[in-house]
Amino acid sequence: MPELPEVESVCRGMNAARLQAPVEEVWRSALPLRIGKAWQEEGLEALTPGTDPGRVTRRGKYILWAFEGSTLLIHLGMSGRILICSRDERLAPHTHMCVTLADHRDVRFIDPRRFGGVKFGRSSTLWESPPLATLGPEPLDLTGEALEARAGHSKRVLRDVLLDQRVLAGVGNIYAVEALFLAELHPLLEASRLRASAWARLAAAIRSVISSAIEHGGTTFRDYRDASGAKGGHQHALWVYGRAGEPCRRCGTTLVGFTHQGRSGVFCPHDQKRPRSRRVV
DNA sequence: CAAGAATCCTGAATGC
DNA sequence: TGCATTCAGGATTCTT
Repeated sequence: MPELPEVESVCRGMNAARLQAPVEEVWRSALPLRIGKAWQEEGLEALTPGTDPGRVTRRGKYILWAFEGSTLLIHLGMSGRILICSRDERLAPHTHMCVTLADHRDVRFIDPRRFGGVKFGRSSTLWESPPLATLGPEPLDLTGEALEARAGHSKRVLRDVLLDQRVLAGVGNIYAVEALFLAELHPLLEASRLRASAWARLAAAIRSVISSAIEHGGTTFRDYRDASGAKGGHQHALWVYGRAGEPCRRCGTTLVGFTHQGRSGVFCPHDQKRPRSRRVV
């Protein structure tokens, strides 16, 4: 489940691989990818041989690979992965895109569940339309004020608000659940009940958990691997995610699992109480 | 407009 | 052991 720290690790790996040789060939499987079905301004065939690749950057969970005024946008979805290998390497099952460079290396997009997607378009217009245009702020420089401005009136529960990419870009279920634990806020608390101090605490917790996970190279729960095939290390640093029924690392209380909106979550009933008062400080 | 529900996938984990 | 069932979840589209 690649979220921001995993996507960041993939981007760093792609840049470290020094992908500088011009494009020789681009291939795309015929199978549909889920994300970006509506993105059809310019097909991948517009990425023509001879084009020079540029740097790889990131916005939220989207990978942006620059090519002379155009950008290849990649979303890893649930099970997506980038593989850099020799062009002679056999195509792994579920390979959906392959960019062959003149130095005989391939950059491949592999995605068994096909929840990810790729799109190629002019860099100038890419930012003006969804999904990039509607993304919320980046978590690393998030403030409590920004969070409150975007979600302070919402009747949704905190966990769901943090998953909304328009509120905040790049956070998924793992880091939403972890950040709420660090901020000592109940995941099923209604967002509109929080006061400014609680929003500030939550923003700080998000910055903290995201930067820590980046330092660990992301979290590998099941599928995730970086561009060199390595697992992340943050799964060993998780406080609550995936630990329902186990003791809280801070207080020893048995952690409680829940399902809301079809998404699982975990919290500590001692450290993340549901307050009785109307406003949560 | 906001919020919830349904949708799409396959591999891993679980159940019998 | 083997087969069938359940689960996991991001973004988009549809419905209320």
